[in-house]
Amino acid sequence: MVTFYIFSLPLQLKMINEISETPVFKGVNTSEIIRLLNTIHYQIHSYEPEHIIAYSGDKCEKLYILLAGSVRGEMFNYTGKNIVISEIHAPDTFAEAFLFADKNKLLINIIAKTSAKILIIYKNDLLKLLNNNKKILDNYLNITSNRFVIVTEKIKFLMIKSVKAKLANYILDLEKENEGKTSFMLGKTHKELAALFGITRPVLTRNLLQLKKDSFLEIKNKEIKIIDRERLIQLLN
Amino acid sequence: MVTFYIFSLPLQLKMINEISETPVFKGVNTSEIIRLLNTIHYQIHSYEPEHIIAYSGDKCEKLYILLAGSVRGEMFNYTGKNIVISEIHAPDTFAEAFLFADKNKLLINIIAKTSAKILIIYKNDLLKLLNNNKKILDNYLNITSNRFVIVTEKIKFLMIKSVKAKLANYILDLEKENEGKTSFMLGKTHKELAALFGITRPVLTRNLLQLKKDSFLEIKNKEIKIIDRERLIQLLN
DNA sequence: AACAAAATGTAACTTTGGTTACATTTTACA
DNA sequence: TGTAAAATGTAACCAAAGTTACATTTTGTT
Repeated sequence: MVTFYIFSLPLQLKMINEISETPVFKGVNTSEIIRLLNTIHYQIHSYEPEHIIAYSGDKCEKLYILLAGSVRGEMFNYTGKNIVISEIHAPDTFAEAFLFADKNKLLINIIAKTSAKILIIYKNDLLKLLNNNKKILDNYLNITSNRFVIVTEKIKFLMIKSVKAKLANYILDLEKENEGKTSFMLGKTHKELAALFGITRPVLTRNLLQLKKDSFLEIKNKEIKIIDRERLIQLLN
Repeated sequence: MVTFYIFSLPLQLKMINEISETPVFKGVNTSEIIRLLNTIHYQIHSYEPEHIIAYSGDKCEKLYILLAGSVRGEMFNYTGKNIVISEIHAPDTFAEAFLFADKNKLLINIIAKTSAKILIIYKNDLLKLLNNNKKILDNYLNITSNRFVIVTEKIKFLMIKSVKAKLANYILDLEKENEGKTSFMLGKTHKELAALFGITRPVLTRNLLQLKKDSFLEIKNKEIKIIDRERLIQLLN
């Protein structure tokens, strides 16, 4: 891990541009960003791929703003298998959701996927920013609300019990993403899909092929075509 | 539904006291609350038990602050069975998490459990409060973060697959709540537990009795005693 | 084009949960 | 305290997912 501590030093132009692209600072003009950053403490860290940036259980007291690269969050379930909860690419933030919670322990491990450059702002300094700039406050509320929506959608997905219903849900989502097209690519291998659903690969294959046999879908290699959307939707009931 | 629209009218003392107890306004002194409320628009609504306060799918553009009574949020899974996601008692807030999201559609139905009195503040007026009072901003960030923690814990729970592991998790949590005591009450009927776990009642009973038969627990009516904590914890692996 | 590696198809068997139905016990309260 | 309602215990059978193992097909690479 390479660490730069930069307190009130003149910032390189490139970095300022990166910062102004982040969801926290977007819409704030460059000179105002520089002025604000000079009123607070912050750090910029660089991480190598696969290095752990923060551990599940760590006290969560800093906002991480990903300036370059990407990270992933992993939550471990009780069977020891890890499920990727989220993948975050610059410019974006992470670990923001727990920052002001009473139980502010991180519940996931955060790991650098690629080389990653991260701007770190401590809770109290972030509070200063939120109090002093309306746009940053608006941005921050937007970020945390959006994160909440994602987590709630994950709950909705976890509440789908049968594998066929999960597949139906997944494929109908795929169709939405490819609207207009009559067929589209599955996008993931059976193995990846099984991991996403938290099931075993043969079970995934078995159920996918049953949907084909029962004329819900046509499948040709990775290409999927919905034949009977009505019945596919009924699977969700 | 009875609706009072109160704009800049003198507020009754009782109501001000209720408001100052809420997580949004706690720690702000009464005169400041009155001053702040005079700068924004708000409504106070009353609901009868079982009335639906907001529907899943509604656009979420108001903060609801529960001054009296209690409400519940219900998320419907695809099998049509509803699972109670949360129950909220005054003084507390709800529907705050989606307020500033891009996809700001409510994902749950919100229903009055008892008679409920609710202070409603529109998004833009809330923004004014957050910009103008540091304590309210701090409170609000704390509320949304805490909500996020609860939802993340729900995900952890949903990721537990087998009924025995869910029971183990539940009972170990119970033990933590009753620390020191060698035995404690189950607290819920099998029916309620089954609903909480999203399974059928006979399956809950079957698994609970298997834990007893296999000497994990002793059960006498609703009283539970852990005999083999080690193996109970292993069930989570 | 040949080959190895990865992905996919498949089957047999086990385990777990769902369903239904009914007996027994406990609880609430008239 | 007696009674009905609710809760709990239980069994038989069904459906779905897990496990393991192996065959076949596709893909990526030289």
